[in-house]
Amino acid sequence: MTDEFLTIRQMCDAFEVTPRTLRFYETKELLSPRRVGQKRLYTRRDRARLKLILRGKRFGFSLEEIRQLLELYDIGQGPEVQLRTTYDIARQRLSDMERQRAELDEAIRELKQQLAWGAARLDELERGAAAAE
Amino acid sequence: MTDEFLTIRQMCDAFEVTPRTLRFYETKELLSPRRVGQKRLYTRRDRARLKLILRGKRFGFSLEEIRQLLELYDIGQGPEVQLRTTYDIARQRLSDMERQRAELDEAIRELKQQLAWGAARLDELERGAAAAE
DNA sequence: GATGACGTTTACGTTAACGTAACGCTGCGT
DNA sequence: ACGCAGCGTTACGTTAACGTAAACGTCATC
Repeated sequence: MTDEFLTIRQMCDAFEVTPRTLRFYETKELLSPRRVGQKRLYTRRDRARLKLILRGKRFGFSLEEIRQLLELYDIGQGPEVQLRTTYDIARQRLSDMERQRAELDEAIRELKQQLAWGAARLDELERGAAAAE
Repeated sequence: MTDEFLTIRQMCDAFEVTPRTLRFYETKELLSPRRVGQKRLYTRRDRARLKLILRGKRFGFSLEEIRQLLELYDIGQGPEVQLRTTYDIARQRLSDMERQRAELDEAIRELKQQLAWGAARLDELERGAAAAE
């Protein structure tokens, strides 16, 4: 159960990513699965990291930012200034996201107005057509 | 006042874009300024289009989508099925944006939780340090 | 022992929206 | 006449995150 090691395919199925993606992350030093012969074997640690990676992506972090954060998580075993740094980066990211959200909201509002206008015109056309019959 | 024609530089200053951008839009058939000799001259129509283009970008439309919409605006002088099409595309876009916003909200919530956790740990560290003195 | 299924590496391709560089023409102020 | 500013075209560079293809090794099976 929850096998100690997963093959690349099992990882892919579990996290809905492609093998290419996992190998790519490896070249970016985001993952470093054990090697048995040529095969990659992903440990519990790799799974935890991948989970963090994917969450980071949802947060809008770049892979490079994620790499730095993971590095901090590792090195910062002994909770030191690293945690503070990670924390600050994350707060920065949060404010970026909130700004993004505000812009998106604004765009949505504008677009809705446009749509209302369009709907009114379409409505007029329908009435016109109905009246013409 | 509001000169009939604008040079490329005036356009750039007015809309905060670079010359490269305007020429790029031209190759993408989003704009088609008059030519006097070699120089480009932008008319009121071009300005209106650029305004729509930039708004479209804020909405998250791709340039290609914007091109199609502009085409519809043009051809659809006589309000026909075109308006309906434009309307539908825009509604589709709106739903995309709302989905996007939902995801962003979710990510923000998660990140905030993480931050709360981080803040708690930092707090612990401070207390520990204070107690140790 | 041939056929697949799955794994590996290496390397080039992709997409969007421009940036940047190279090179040429042209008008204008001195 | 000189030099520079500003416009023009053409074409290659950029960034991110993989996709895709080539070319090969290795089991397991038919």
